[in-house]
Amino acid sequence: MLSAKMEDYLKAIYRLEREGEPPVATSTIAETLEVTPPTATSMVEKLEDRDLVEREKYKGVTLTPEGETVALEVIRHHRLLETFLTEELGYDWSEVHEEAEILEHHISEEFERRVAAALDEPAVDPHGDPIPNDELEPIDDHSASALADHGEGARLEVARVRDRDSEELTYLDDAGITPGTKLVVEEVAPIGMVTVRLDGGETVSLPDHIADAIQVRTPEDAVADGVSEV
Amino acid sequence: MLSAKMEDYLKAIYRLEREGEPPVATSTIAETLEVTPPTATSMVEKLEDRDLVEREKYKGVTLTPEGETVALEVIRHHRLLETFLTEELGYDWSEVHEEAEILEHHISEEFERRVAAALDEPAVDPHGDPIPNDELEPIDDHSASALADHGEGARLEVARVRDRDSEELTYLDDAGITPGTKLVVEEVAPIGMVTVRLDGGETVSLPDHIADAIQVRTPEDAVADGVSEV
DNA sequence: AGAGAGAATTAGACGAGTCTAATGCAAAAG
DNA sequence: CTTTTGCATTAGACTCGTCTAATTCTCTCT
Ligand SMILES: [Mn+2]
Ligand SMILES: [Mn+2]
Ligand SMILES: [Mn+2]
Ligand SMILES: [Mn+2]
Repeated sequence: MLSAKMEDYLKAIYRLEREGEPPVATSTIAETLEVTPPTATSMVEKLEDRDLVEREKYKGVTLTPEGETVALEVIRHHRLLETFLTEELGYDWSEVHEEAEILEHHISEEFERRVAAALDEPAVDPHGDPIPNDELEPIDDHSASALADHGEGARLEVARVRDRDSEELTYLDDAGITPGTKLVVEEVAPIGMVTVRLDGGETVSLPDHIADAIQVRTPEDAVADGVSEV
Repeated sequence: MLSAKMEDYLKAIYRLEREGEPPVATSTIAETLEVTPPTATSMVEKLEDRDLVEREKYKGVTLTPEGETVALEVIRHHRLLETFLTEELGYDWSEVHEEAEILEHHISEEFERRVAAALDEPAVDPHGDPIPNDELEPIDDHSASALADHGEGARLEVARVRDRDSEELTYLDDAGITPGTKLVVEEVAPIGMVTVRLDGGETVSLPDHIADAIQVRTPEDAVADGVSEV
């Protein structure tokens, strides 16, 4: 059996592998999980003993297929829970993350199945992130780009908004920026800010670190990917 | 912050206080939680340090008011979860206990409130056990008696069926014995078995240890207590 | 009152997960 | 090709929850 902690490490490594170039450095894991580097070292050693990661000393780690499956399992739990809390219990979009971060480690497979059924086997969570399927097949995280990477005039649709500070999420939600929102880049200011115009005509200005967290795709991509049911 | 383990100890002490005469002996706690006596000793010492139990060395422990409040809090979580899993996720009556036993320690107060609201602030769980209210006021556990304590001819209503082995629960459920079932004691056999006749006319025979787990009340009591909405 | 039985506690250990302080390695800079 | 610098790892410690073995207490029985 894996502990909740081990699951969190695996999930973090999964995410970090996709954000940068594998292998994932110990210090990066430590930072993500808010522990000291020696703590991360001793944890990745345990993970290695269980063949959940491959490790090159002084370099970093990569998930093995088994490790990736565990990560996908936890991510499936997390995203199903976020969806459930939002859709069935009326949680605000910004409140669900913390709750899911804990419960993901404690629900049974039975609970997972029943929640998935109750939600009609959803493909994406309320942030717009894809939910791994029952078989835990690899998911495509990459059919979207950061809002920050587009120039003035770009016509885009919000694919998802990354998990972060809940005040930020609430702010964006209130401003009308949620998965599915269509917008046009109005101005890319040289001071590290981008202004977008929403469908309804309102404009919203966002500092770069926020624009980085907003994943978008062009309407054509959306059609090609068949993810329009968001 | 209290650990899941501490919560389980407090819940166990709460239950044992009502089953026998306080103070609750260390060995009883150890048995209930399936740990060795020294483990229970060291845990109750910690609980004492935090003023959650009062302890007389070599005698046993009693919950302090704070300890009782924690126990009621955990019991509220447990019973709300059992109700929720049964009513909203379609769990079978016999499957919910294990899941609730874990989740009770990990849901937030927000989750508790929202589940209670979704269920319309239920007063009893699917076993027929009372759910402590939001204020965690003491609950009356004792307005029912064991089926085993009644003689032939007694006309009774099942108040609740105690948490136990899930095969037993399934068996009783299939036999038609659930909270609210009306029955008459048909025969009390000298070999440690009691036979009851249900409303529909079917008879069911039960060994004493099962008849002990079934709490009943006379129809008059039911009216007096106003608990008929089970 | 004294002895013995039975229960509770103390002693000492261990794994998990974490920390701080000390040390070691490797890649970049000279 | 050597030095520096910055991670990574090792060493050693601590808490939590648990165990086994040894000891001590309490209560009942003679
Ligand atoms: Mn988590
Ligand atoms: Mn699962
Ligand atoms: Mn529990
Ligand atoms: Mn609560």
